[in-house]
Amino acid sequence: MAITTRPRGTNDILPAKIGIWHKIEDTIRRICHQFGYEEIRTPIFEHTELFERGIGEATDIVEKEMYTFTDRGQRSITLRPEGTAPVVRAFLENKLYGGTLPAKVYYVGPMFRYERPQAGRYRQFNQFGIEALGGADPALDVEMILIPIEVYKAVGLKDFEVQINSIGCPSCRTAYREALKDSLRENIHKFCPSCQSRFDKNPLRILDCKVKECIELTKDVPVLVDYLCTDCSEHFSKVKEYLDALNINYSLNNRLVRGFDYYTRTVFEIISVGLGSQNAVGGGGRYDGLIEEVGGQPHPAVGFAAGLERLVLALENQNMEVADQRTPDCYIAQFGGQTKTEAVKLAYELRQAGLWAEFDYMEKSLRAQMKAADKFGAKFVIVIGEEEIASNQVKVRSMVTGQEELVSLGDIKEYLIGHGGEKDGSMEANS
RNA sequence: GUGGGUAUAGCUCAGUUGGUUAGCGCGCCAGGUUGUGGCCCUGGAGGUCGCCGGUUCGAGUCCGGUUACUCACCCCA
Repeated sequence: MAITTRPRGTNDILPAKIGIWHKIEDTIRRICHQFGYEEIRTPIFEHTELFERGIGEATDIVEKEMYTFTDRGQRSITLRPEGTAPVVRAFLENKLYGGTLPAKVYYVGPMFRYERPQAGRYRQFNQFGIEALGGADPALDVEMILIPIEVYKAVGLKDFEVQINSIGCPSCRTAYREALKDSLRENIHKFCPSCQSRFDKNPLRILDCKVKECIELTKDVPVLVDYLCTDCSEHFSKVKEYLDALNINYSLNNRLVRGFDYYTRTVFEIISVGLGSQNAVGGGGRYDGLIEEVGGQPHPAVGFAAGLERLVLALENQNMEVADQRTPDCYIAQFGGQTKTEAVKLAYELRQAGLWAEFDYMEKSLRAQMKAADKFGAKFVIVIGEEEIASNQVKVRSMVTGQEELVSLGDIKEYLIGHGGEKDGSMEANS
């Protein structure tokens, strides 16, 4: 394997493309804070058993998609495939249940799943997630939908839609599962092969099948919502009531089921049209049983996660370019004798003042330095030659107007700031 | 894990029925201007034609394999 080739399913995010990531990350932090969610950072890897227990032994993730290895202490370690189980672990380990509940947290970071890459799916990908642990209020379910909507709107995502469903609690879901199987049993041989294997393993997923014939065959099948117990039904009604009161557009999708075992009651997905086959930019739901499953006292909780690569893809499909608009405040051109030393000194001085100053590292001719300054989009070029050093006056050329002025070396900082230089002052603050 | 498509310079691509020194455009570097950018002109650098094997006098071109990328399935963000 060529060492200059990155591992399959991974990506380099190059400087030319980093702008959109910064915009997304900044937006996430701002909006989460407005909703009172604070950042939590958990390890990139955890004990394998956390995911086996949390996500479910029979799920695809645990069966075939985890990056698992044995460390030098013979422990089985897994690169996190999702963010909820680690947050639940941190909630228990750090006894956050002893603080104010619900604990409202968000995270941004890489996840790992061993899958065949395709559009919008990678082996290392970034997720933004939010979790509210220790709260059963339907208003929390609604916040899980509100926050991503606000984030998507703020970064400029168009054409996305929210779908919601309730899959009930273990007791009402069990009743439904049996009713569903009863209605399918007679015709199960007509379904696609994967649906036939789902029949025993996870019959609810049959509702989610994309094969035309299967969709047709499940047209008149019982609907999960009709089987919800009183508590689950009331909870779902409240969620819808709040969404309606907030004028949030959503559609009820009674075929929406999600892949992890831990979901209960509310589940939802946010779909971006025009994303290709992997069109869910985000999804989540309530997981009232997970905290107990992982070994804590029972606490209801609800969460959401969004794939950032998919969000970037969707924004790119809208032809949104987020380039870094900043350009250097000046380019210092120099030639001959001691002028390079003067350029190095002046650049440092201007940079300490919070300005962006560039100069040549490649021993270019003056002409080539001018070309470089132009390519950078520098606002001014400062020309330092032997004459300028002798007279202590340098030429400052506006790259917009082409006008040149003589400015004494000591006044350049003020000149640039007075002519639109962007002081960010970060280095000044230290002195 | 299964199936389709693709692979030629930093980038986008062309390359005829197999034919001798593999090209265009953009980008990069230099010069035209020994102290001045954009436009223009001239020149230059840069290729194991993904990799391995086969057919052939001869393969970027045909065949087989392989790897990577890509799209889709399963599943998920």
